[in-house]
Amino acid sequence: MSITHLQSFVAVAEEKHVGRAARRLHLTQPPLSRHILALEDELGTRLFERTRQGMRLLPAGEVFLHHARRILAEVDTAVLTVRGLAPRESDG
Amino acid sequence: MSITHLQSFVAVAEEKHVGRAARRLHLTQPPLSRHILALEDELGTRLFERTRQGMRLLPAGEVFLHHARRILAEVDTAVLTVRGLAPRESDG
DNA sequence: TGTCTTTACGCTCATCGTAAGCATG
DNA sequence: CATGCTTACGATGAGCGTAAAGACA
Repeated sequence: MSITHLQSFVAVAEEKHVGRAARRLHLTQPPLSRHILALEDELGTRLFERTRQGMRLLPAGEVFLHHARRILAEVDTAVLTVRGLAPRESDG
Repeated sequence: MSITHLQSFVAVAEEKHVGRAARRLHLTQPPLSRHILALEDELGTRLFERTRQGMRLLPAGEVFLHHARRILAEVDTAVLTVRGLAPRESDG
């Protein structure tokens, strides 16, 4: 599992469509699809239902979405916080 | 930034020593050292002070340690939670 | 010289993108 | 056919480990 996988998952969950999510992430469909499959494999359960129009979250996916968003938000916070403490290069 | 980097950072912070942390992570020193350097580079600030005995956390590192532990804990929780919802293979 | 961390470097494995395959209406 | 996800496959890039190189007392 990687942060990239989580970002991919959230994008697909929001777009409900691998192709659109891929464009949003500046990626092509296949790697993004593989991210989702790898995640499902690692978690031991399906996160999406594959429909005619695209991808719809299953209950396990909904649960995981909350966690994923929270993790990504904390990663953001961590980076911004520490960057806020960083001495700028121009300060020496 | 990756989850692996966070795990490496926490291990080094706890062991205060790249060599020991590397053994704990079943890794050799160089890649682990590179993880820390990459993290410092990405965050734009030093996280450790290099001392004669090893590595000591700087203030920015202490702050980041809290965040890192929290993120890793949430990742764990996310995985366990969703795995708990997973239909087991033996259940069909 | 001894103890650590870091850099160099070759190799392996992971991951990307193009192209082809599969499923559905 | 049209649309959308997945698998195949060659090529690039990230990451490991061994070995060598700083840094410091």
